[in-house]
Amino acid sequence: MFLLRDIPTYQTLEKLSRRYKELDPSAMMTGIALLRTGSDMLVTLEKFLSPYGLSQGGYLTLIVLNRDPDEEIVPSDLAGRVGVTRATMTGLLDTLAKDGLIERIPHDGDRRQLVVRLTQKGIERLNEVLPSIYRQITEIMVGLSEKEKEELIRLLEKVKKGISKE
Amino acid sequence: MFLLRDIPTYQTLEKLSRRYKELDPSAMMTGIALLRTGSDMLVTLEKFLSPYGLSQGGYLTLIVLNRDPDEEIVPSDLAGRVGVTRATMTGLLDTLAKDGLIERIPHDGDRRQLVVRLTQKGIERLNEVLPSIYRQITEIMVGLSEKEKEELIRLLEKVKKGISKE
DNA sequence: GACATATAGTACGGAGCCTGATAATAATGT
DNA sequence: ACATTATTATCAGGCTCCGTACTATATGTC
Repeated sequence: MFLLRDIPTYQTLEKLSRRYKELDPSAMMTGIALLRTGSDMLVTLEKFLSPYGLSQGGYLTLIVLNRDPDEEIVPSDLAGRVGVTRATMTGLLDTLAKDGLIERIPHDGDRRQLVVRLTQKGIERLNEVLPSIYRQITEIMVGLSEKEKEELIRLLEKVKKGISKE
Repeated sequence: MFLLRDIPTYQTLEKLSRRYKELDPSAMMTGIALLRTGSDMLVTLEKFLSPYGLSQGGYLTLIVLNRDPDEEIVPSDLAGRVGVTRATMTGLLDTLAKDGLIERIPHDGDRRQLVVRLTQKGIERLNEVLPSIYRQITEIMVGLSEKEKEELIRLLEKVKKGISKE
């Protein structure tokens, strides 16, 4: 969950905006639509992951490892790319290693570090899961023309600019 | 976190799409942009909530209660509107009650149910927090014209249609 | 070399949310 | 009237993630 299931109508927002001068109804409506759509999309995608019994973080970790199999990736690096803390990455790697999907091997040169590598089993797991995820995303976007997809990305970039400005 | 921090480039996606036929690069790119933007927005907004020490679910609960203060709202109702299970709502209400932001009063007519009400302190808390949230959302969307906001909502609706079709 | 400082991975405890089970109460069927 | 079924709130236990604190190792400075 990252937004109300029961979202307000434009009328409700307008009424509220009289009470809170800071509330811009059209900005609010847009923000809510964005969060709601993202949330719904995520929930749908997660349904395709859960049967295999790994968390979102676990899969994201595998996906990053899969991007360039020859690159030597260490846990802190992985944490940064996935977007979790190092402590969390330790836990994720514990789970993945327990399931035999990755392995930790010593780093030569820096004995504090480890190198994380996908196992054959990890690669196979990804090959089982990714196609259905990709198919699902394709399906979700099927109603939008190429032009509309571009336009959507452009508008989202504008929103993002407003966020990072902070 | 609900998406990689380190998102792939279009080139990477195109390369991947040769390995996975199910992957449509432009659909994927759009989906990633949507999730990434939503995630960033949420993280930013949460920064404004944390100083007061309540969770997202806690605030969403207060916000729903604030929508129509005269309506009698029971926990299971609240759970549905916020988008959590009833069990989770029990926990949220525990926390909120402990902080004195809401109160549970017996329901007359059905002794299984409770009526949840914002306390004065709960109302004050919302009045402290909401303006900065609203201001932040306004700020985020400031780069988009009214027309662009409408277009963004329209495109998000299209995406949503693709999701619910599932 | 000796020392301070920074960095890597990890252990531990806590928060938030979930699923599944439970007891109390209400609604329904016969 | 009474048994069955449904619904309410709650509890117990589990999972994922975070923040903090710790140990081992590396790096910089005198």
